[in-house]
Amino acid sequence: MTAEAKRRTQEERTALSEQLMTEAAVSLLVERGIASTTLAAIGERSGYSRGLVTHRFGSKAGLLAHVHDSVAAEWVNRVNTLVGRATGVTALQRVVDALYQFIVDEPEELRAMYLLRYSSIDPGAEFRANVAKVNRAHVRALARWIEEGKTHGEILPMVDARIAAELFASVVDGLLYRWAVDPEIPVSELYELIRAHLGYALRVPSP
Amino acid sequence: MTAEAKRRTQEERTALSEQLMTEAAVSLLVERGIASTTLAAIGERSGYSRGLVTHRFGSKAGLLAHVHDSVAAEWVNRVNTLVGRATGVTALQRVVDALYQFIVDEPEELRAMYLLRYSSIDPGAEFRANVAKVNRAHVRALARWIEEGKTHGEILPMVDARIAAELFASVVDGLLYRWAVDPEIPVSELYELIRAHLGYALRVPSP
DNA sequence: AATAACTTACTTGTCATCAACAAGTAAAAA
DNA sequence: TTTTTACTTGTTGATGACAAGTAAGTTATT
Repeated sequence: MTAEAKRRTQEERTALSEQLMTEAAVSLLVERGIASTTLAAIGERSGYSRGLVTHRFGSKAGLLAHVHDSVAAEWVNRVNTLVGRATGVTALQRVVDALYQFIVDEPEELRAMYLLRYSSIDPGAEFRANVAKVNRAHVRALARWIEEGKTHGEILPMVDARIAAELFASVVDGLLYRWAVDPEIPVSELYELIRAHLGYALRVPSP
Repeated sequence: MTAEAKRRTQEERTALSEQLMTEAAVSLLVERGIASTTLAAIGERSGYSRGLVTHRFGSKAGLLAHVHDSVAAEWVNRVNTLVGRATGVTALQRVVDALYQFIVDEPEELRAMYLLRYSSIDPGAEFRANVAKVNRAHVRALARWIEEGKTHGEILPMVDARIAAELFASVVDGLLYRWAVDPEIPVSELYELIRAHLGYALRVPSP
């Protein structure tokens, strides 16, 4: 730290530097990608030395895991807030809405998270476990909402909640992959289509 | 090359070494991932020196692009063979079948290709253009099959071929992502579900 | 047909970059 | 004052890139 070195407690200092480094990492990841983002650049962009990132997070993988988990936590928050106490098809549609809103509000963070999510299929990615954990939690939540829809009689009884949840998660992940490769794809139309299909595919036909 | 240096033309030599290096790259990518796969390891596993890969492909990115394009070409072949002259829902279902067969027949190649496909969203990935090109070609082919289904009266007229094709491609990519992260997911059930949904979602209801 | 001249396939030497880690300094807490 | 913590600086090994070299294959000349 240079210049205006305000008087801070150690706790405040670590929290601040951690946040600044995470933000710097997100912007660098989006600008340059994972391989070209150096620890030195992150440290320096956030106003510290080239060595602090390693010191704090242990390794590049440690930092990437932290970045992933931070954004994933925000994503979970957004979903939970928007879904609230809804269940069944409504809950799933709200998930779609939350995602769309996330794309609009924080494209950088979302892009950084998906950069990490997708690169986590690399056997050498040490933060693989973090991603897999988040994925499992998502599917569990989705399956629960579907089960609730079944008990309320809204969703067809023959629907296998686990399989349907897995497919829904796949659609979302696939769509975000294609958005990440080509941001010009008609995202809003695709989300509309998914919302509509959720109704047709899962709901008990009204008499 | 050592030992049994058979008498070969230069053309044969380059073709052979290129193939051996590509195969070595696929196996190393699947074993260790992109970052941990060194050019030296590829050269040596294929029986050459540490320097040949760079010499032949120019750079690591050049090699990765070549590997991607090789597997992508095989994928396109498989799809075209299986789809044949089919159109509409049948064609799309055959695509699903081709993919499932690819997973069963050549999981390593498919995994390597998807490793590269997904890591291509990284802004630093120089083979991004290769992946984007293949993606666009896929969507074009899918949209064409859907359009043909519409003209034959099999597929609902209100279906937007471009959007539906994009969504179908997303589903496939998303599913493969989840398979890559967790090979234990119920792939065959999911493919069945997709096959079935293609019928419900696109086809004109029979009278 | 033989050999010389050239071109191409492949190898080895070297450098710059970067992640990792060790050792140091300064600021805060005890 | 002593100890702990936040952060910086020095150094090393690994690796991608490239330059320079060697040997094998091809073409031209006689």
